Amino acid sequence: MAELPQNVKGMNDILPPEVAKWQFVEEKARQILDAFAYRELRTPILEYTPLFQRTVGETTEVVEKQMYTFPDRDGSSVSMRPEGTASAVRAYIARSQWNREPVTRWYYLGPMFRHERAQRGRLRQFHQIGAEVFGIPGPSVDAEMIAMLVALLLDLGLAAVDLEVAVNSLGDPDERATYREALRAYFSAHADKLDDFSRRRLESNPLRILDSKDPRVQALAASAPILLDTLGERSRQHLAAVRGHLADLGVASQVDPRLVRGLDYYTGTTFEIKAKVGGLGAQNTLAGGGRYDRLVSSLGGPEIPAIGFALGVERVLLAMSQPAESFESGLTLYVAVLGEKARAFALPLAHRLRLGGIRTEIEHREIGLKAQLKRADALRTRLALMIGDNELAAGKFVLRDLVKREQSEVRADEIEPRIRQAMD
RNA sequence: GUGGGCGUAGCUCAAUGGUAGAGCAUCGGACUGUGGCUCCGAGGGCUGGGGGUUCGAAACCCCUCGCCCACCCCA
Repeated sequence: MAELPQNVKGMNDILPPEVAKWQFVEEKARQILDAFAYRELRTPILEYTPLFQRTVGETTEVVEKQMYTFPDRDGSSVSMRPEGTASAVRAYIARSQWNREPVTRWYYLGPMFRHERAQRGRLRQFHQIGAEVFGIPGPSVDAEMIAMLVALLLDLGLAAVDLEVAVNSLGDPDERATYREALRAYFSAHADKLDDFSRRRLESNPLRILDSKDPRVQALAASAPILLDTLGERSRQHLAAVRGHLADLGVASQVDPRLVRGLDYYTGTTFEIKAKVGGLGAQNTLAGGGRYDRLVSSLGGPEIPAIGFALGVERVLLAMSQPAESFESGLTLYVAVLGEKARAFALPLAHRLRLGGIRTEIEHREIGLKAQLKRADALRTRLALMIGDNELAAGKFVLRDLVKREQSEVRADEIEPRIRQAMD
């Protein structure tokens, strides 16, 4: 066993029954994103490391300890993308996209990589469906995006009562800086009650102390200064407007003042959608996102506001109660073959049917008819066409409906129309 | 990075120191060319790997590899 090849830890194969469920999710996502006027963007999985350092943030957990970073053959440092927004913004700037259209809506879908300890709902290669909107500053697009996410999750079969929509505002960079100092002052005064983790965060990222699960720190955080209180009128109105629009769209939201996203580029609105269903384990955040109004300019582009989200595909899959098998459809036709002469006749016949779009399996092995029909059952096939010496001699073939348990004899030229008839 | 749990047939799991088993799945037969049910049968295991204790280890001890769960982090 030990010498068998193994897959890299936290990176899994996804096999056929499960893949059908993936395809269902991807298809629904594409449908709804398409309906909301998004277009697909595809970017490389590898980027130069500084891109992530400058966007996600030098001091964030993701960049500090979780990236797959290695030297390229020319010595430059490259990293496997830990998230999708950085690449989208890079592409946006590289193409001067703002000169092509005033508003850009992009979505992407694919694998992301973070070197974390794997657990339920958290893998080292995981998959996100994400979207970005560039060029709209107003709160209505924030609400639109959140409502779209909720619609997608409902479309996938999740129940509204199981979803929690949390929103918050991080304010503009100035407000955030002011708040950061207020927090630092507050927690510094109570430094003796902080755990080691939080104490280190004092300097680098005091906002993250609010997220601590340490009971003493939580108690402390409960009476810490609240970001919303230090926000200016503009930010507060923006958040209120987002919630108002959400209500208009039929989405109930809660303000979570401690919703501090772990990526540095966020400004203003942040949001998170959690699912309260079994099967998810401790990682119950299905999607998260927010505004990053300063990111485009900080990477050398013009001042373009933007907002985005990412949805964790694996987590959505876990939250969906339907088994993977239920997303797989059976075959239409199984061609049972008895003998080499029959096979020589059946092969081109099956070929034609397949090219005509009829999902067909043909038996290539020398096995009995009984075994072939069992195989047809296992493949959840609708019809079986039986071809043996008798049929060849008579020029008539047995077409059996495996669901109705009825069969009839058909001439060669009747086969395809009869199959199409049965498919309706 | 820290802590805990678990590795026995393809899958889910029994066997607590004394001959490695069951269910499901697979294959075959009953039914020599007609499926899902039933009955009968078969194949399949260096019990993750290595070392130790013992007359004897799947079990006890050590090491190692792997998986899982949680902390943390986040999708």
